[in-house]
Amino acid sequence: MMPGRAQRPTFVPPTSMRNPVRGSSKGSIPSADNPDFDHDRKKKDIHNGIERLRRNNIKDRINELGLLLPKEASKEMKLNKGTILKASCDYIRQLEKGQYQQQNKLESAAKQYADRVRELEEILAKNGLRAPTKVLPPLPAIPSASQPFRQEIQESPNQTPCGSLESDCSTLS
Amino acid sequence: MMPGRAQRPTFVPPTSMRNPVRGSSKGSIPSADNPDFDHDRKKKDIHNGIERLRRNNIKDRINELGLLLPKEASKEMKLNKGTILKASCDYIRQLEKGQYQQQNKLESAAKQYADRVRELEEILAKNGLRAPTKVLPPLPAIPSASQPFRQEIQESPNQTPCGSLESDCSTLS
DNA sequence: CAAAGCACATGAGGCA
DNA sequence: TGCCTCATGTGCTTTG
Repeated sequence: MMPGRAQRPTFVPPTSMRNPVRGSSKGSIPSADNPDFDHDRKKKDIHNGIERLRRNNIKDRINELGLLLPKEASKEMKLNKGTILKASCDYIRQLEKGQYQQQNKLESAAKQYADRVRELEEILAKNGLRAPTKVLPPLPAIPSASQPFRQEIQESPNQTPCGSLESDCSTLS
Repeated sequence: MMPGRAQRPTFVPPTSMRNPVRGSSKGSIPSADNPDFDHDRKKKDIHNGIERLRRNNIKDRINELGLLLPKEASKEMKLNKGTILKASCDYIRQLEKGQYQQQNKLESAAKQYADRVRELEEILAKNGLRAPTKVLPPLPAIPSASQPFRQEIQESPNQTPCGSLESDCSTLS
């Protein structure tokens, strides 16, 4: 399965480009020496190139998502755009849920341990004993899970995993 | 900004459907009573409908991702398909990173506190003292952050957030 | 061959 | 007006 293409299709210009202006409603008459026709054709080609860039970006992002998925999950399904996107939604939900609930669990556990430490230290102090002081990581420094975990989204500056993006548009302008 | 559409465009059949077979290289000759032409036309329509379903699914998934993003982050950018996908990649990376590193921090902190509790209890015991017993959450039960956090991905059985999916394909078959 | 996925060109439409 | 995003129809390719 996976009936799509395996790699970037390296832009083989389809029918309309070799045989321009197929009965379109707009555009000028395809005459041999018609400046309007050439102009429209160039404009369309530019538009097509930009549109292709846009599509490639979307495609690359989706593949990036697919790469980001848990490997076990991505092994056992056909990775097309649809399944990648669905799995990504599920994965984000799972990560968010896990983040909050596990962190809450850990946090309450740590708090109980901290309380226990203080309780024991009090008992020791009451009996005139002193335990060797020990530095413990301050508990409030632990990021609270009860607050929604946010942080500036790291900038991954327009990375384009597949390199043949501009080269595909080399026929542009 | 955001030059896209706001809602599902309710499928207004564009030029080619009202004016079928515009100088295509394939397909039969558009004659009045050509069974091949009708057959090809129906086949194409079916393909178009299915393709439309597929695209709607992809679109809905991307919008779902956009809904899943941290709201502050999604407020301050134009939500295109491209930006939604990019932000989703970043968000997943952020969630994963936060998950592991914060969980590791919490885990080591909890371990130190647990050690401290045992240390204090030992000192008490050596001096013939006993602290009131207190049940503490077992530390090994806390999921280890050093192991990659995995869990069966919850099934969100083919939910389609936007309802007008089949209705768009009502002209099918 | 049928089914499904994908990239493409193209026109519509919004926003600066 | 020009730029950008989008949805659509269509042909091509791969898988079963």
